[in-house]
Amino acid sequence: MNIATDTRSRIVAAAKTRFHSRSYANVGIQEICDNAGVQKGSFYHFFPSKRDLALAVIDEFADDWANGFVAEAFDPALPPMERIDYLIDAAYFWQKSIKEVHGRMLGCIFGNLTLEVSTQDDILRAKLLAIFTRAKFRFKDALDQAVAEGGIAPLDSLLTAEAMLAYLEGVILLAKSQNDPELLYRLGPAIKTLRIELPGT
Amino acid sequence: MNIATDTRSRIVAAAKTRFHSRSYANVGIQEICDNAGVQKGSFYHFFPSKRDLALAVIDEFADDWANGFVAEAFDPALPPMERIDYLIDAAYFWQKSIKEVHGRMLGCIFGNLTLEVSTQDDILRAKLLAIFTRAKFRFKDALDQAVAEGGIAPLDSLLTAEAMLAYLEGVILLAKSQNDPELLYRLGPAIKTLRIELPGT
DNA sequence: ACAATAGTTGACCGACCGGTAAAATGCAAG
DNA sequence: CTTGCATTTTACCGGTCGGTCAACTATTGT
Repeated sequence: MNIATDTRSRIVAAAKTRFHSRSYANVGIQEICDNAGVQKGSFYHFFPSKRDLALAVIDEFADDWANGFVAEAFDPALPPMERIDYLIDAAYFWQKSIKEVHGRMLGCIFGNLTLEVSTQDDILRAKLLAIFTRAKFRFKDALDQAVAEGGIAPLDSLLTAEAMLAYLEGVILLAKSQNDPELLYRLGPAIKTLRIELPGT
Repeated sequence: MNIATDTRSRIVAAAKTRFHSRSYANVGIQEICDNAGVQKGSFYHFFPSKRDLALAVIDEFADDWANGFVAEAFDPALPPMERIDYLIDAAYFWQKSIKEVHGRMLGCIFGNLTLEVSTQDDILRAKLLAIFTRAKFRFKDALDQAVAEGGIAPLDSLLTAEAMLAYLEGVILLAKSQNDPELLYRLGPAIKTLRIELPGT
């Protein structure tokens, strides 16, 4: 691996944990550089601005999810509605392990950033929206397949998928306000009770 | 009204709109003072720290809600499940009017602050948690009454109330990521489909 | 009338903010 | 061995951050 690439990835790695555990505005570039063992001038060799770092951080988190929990949860081999259960479980165990290590429930980085920056930076907002849109279609695919297999009654799968994603984000938000991942365990399974009917019905 | 009280309330008023439309960390005390027509030294006569200003802002927003939309929505004269519809409607129209005036969906100040500060400031987190807890019990009361009247089947009203609150916050979060209050209109009504059964059943 | 108190002013603090510029390196191709 | 580019280092920029302080002015109770 290239040395340059390594420096860049150390910067992103340091930024990931800090943006996740605190916030975007509260973490300075100097602090990130110190932790990554990198000089500030070097930082600006790889990133034109702090926002570009945030974009890279979002990308890496999205990749982590897509190749980790989400890939396992939305495994086509699983019965479709079980995938949703699996995802809730994954979110629960992830937040729980973070709290065990870090002492705090950090919540969802995408949700955190959305509420912090989306009124101030349309580029970051667009990036986060794209992440949510992709997640929404994961839910939709599962719902469509469940309907096709007769596991659940027909419904507006796209809107219901969006509702489920919203519910997940909301539960994580509330859990963060309580600093208690157990709320995910208690409230999570109810995600499957959400239903939005088809327009015609 | 006292002059001093007026200065204080001008500070809080300026802070309210700014914290809501941007974020806590991104709004400086100097800016708030400039907008309120107050000297910084005067600010620190009324507030020991920025955090104490945030506490006052949260209190005022909570009062606004409690005496405005929420009071109307959770009117005991209304059929219980209609109160929940009413609250969703109120949230929708509120966000919509903010966007019309401000050009942006600002979302829920409590949710915004929760995700931004709750890992960094336990006092603010506790304050926000208290707001959410109060809101939760509004939902619970409506659900309990609906069950008592036979409008809905028995359920775990406290957990379902929490799920509903989470859903509302999640929908607002997603709507903010899209800068589009209409999402509240499309997803909001599904809040009544959420159900968490009683432990025994 | 006077003292005490509440409120206001404006200058100031060290620390940090995101970002820049230029010189110094490491390194690889010709 | 040299040229050229990528990377790194170091010092620096103006501006802002939250917060402090002492002096000053109103207001209020006695």
